[in-house]
Amino acid sequence: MKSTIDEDLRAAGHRLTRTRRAVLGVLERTKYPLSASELYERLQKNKVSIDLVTVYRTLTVLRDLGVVAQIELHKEGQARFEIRHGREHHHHIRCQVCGRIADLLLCPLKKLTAFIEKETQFIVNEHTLEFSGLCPKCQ
Amino acid sequence: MKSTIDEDLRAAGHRLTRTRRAVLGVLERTKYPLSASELYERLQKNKVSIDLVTVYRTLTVLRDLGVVAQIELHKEGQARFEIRHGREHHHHIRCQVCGRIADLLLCPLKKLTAFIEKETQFIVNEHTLEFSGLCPKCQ
DNA sequence: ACCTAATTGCAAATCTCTTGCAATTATAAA
DNA sequence: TTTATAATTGCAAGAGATTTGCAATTAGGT
Repeated sequence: MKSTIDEDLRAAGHRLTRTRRAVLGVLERTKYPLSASELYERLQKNKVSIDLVTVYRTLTVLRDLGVVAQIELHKEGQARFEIRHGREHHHHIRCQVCGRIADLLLCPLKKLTAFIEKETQFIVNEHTLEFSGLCPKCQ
Repeated sequence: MKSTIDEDLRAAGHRLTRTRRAVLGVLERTKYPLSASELYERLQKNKVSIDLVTVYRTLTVLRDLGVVAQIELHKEGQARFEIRHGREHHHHIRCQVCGRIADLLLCPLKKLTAFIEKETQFIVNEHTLEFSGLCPKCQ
């Protein structure tokens, strides 16, 4: 997986540096999408000293290459990122009380996208579909 | 419609002031969701002098009452608001080039929501479903 | 080893949104 | 209509997320 990411980076004139490896490592070890500052905190806990700005820049590069997905959950006011490489396209649900995020390994939108393109004459490139509610513990 | 909004506000111990009427007026006249700063600009053009902070506070009150809906489009980094009163629940698509926003008068998620509740044991309270792509002019 | 371009850190700026506080205003009871 | 009370507003300041400028460092190819 990292080998493919390396190739993707190189193909775009970028490098897979120690820093980027560390960022990717944290993302790979986490089972839910992380915000830049959460990622930064985890790097610090791992004794990896990387500036928050570098985290942002790294995430931008990886996102533009399609290596990570940028996710915006409802009313969060910050972006989250997760590894996309090798994972099925999916969505999320977040608990409005404790903030727990769970994956939803589904996407009902293939047919709908075609319909929308016909109706609106837009070309649909992306969609966000995120749910929020109460997790079992918080109900 | 404004009469109902008035009732909703009063029922919650709030008032439908001149200021709030002006905010609602702009939202009613606009056919797509506005950000706080866009709303503020439009008020200024209408010679209505309302502080941006008041716009934010007004939108918060109206949103919490369910009078307006808060919408977050992909990679925008800001919230948008539109009147909900009397409108069907719906979604949006935004052009990645020119930013034009169109309504999508549909929602395919009723059945899916029930499915998600069964699968995850969450109670689903909200969802965001937004599309982005290229509008006819920008393709 | 050398050159060039990519990467990083640090400081500072920007943008969106929130909070504190005092002044103003609406509403309802007296 | 006067008064008391709570809601509303503006202004200044703060907080959080993200971006930009710039100089120093580093990786990779030649």
